[in-house]
Amino acid sequence: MERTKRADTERTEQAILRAAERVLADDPAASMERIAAASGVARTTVHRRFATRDALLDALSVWAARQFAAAVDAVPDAAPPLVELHQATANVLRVKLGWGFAMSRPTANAEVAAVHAHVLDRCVAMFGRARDAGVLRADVEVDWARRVYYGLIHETADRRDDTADVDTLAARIVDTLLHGIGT
Amino acid sequence: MERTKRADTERTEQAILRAAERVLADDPAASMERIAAASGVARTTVHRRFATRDALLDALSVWAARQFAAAVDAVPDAAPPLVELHQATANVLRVKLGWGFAMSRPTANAEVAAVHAHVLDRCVAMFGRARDAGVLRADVEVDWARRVYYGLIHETADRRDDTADVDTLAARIVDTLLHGIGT
DNA sequence: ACGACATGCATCAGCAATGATGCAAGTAGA
DNA sequence: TCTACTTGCATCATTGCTGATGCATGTCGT
Repeated sequence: MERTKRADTERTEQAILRAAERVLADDPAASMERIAAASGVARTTVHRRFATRDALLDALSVWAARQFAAAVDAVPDAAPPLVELHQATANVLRVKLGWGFAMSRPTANAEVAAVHAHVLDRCVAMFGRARDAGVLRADVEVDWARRVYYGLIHETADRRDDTADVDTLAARIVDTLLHGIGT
Repeated sequence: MERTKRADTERTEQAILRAAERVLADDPAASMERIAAASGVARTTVHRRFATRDALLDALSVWAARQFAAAVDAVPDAAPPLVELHQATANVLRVKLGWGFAMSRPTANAEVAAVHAHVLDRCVAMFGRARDAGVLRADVEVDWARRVYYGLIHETADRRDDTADVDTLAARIVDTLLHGIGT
C-alpha cells in the first residue's frame, strides 16, 4: 500500500506543507495558487500531490500533529514536576512557533484527534503529578488549569517577533502559570 | 450626510449583524447566503444594506468595537485597582461573550484601530495604577502582563458552554492573573 | 544509460459566491 | 391616507477558485 516515495517527491511535499503553513497563517483563506507560488511549484503540482484543498489541509494537520506528539513524548515523565513542565513547554513551543496554523486548525481527522487526546491526557497527568508534589494548588479545576496553560503557550507562540530563545519563553510561561503577575 | 434611518431599516441591519456574528463565529468563511438565511432576510437585502462582503465585515467590526469601548469606558478609573480590574474584566467579558468573532477579527478600519489603541492605553494605565498600589509585581514587563490578561479573557470567552455568571468568570480571571495556579 | 516517474505549461470544464437590477407587494411615518 | 422607502423574488453577469488532463521536458534510482 505504501510504496516508497522518490526523494524529489518527498522534498516537494515538504516544501508545499511548509509554504502552506506560512501562507495560511497569514491568510487562512489563501488560494491554492498562492500556496503553490510560495512553494516554488506550479499549481497543478500541488493538486497532483494533494488531490483536493481539504486533503492538503488534512495532511498539514497530520504532519503538525505528528511533530506535536513527538515533542510531547520526548519529555521524560519521571523528571521532577517543575523540570517536566519546563521541558514540555519548551518542546511544544519549538513546534508551535513554526506550525501554529496547522496546530490550531480544527479538523475531523482521526489521527489528529487521537494525538490531541493523547497530549491532553499527558497534560492532565503531568498536572496531577505537579499537584501531588505540592507545586499546584489543590483547589484549582484541572480543566481551567489546562486552558490557562494552553492559553499562555498560544499567546507566546503567536508573536514570532520575540527574539528571546525558547527556554526563556518557556521559563516565563511556567513562572506566570504558577505565580501570576501579582505580588 | 447622515439621514435618519427608518426603524425597520435599523432593525434589519441589527438582525444582519447579529446573525453575521453568530454564523461567522461558527465558520469564518460562511457565505452571504448563509448569513442572510440566519438573519431571516433575503440575500439581496443584505447586499442592499452592506454593499460588499467587506463592507459587512467592516460594519460588524465597528459595531463590536463601539460596544467594546463603551464597556471599557464605563469602568470608573478612580476605584481601587482590584475593583477596577474586576469591573473591567466583567464588562469586557459581557461584550466578548456575544461578539467574540467581530472583536478578534483583524481589520484595517480606522475607527476600530482607534478603539483598540484607546483600550490598550486604558489597560496599560490600569496596570500602572495596580503596580503603584502594590498589587502587581514591579519586575513584570507591561506588555507580557497585558498579553496574559488578554489571553485569559480570550480563553474564558471562547467557551460559552460555561454556565457560570460573568462575575464568577471575572473573579477567576483576576485571581489567576495575579496569583497563577501554583502554591 | 534506461525506464519510471515528477514537473511545468497550456488549457479546459465546472461551480459557487458575489454583486446588480427590475418589479410587485408591504410597511413606516407625516 | 398618501408618499417614500424597504423587502422578497426572479434573474443575470462576472469572477475567482478548484480540479483535471495531455504533452514535452527534466530528474531519480538502479
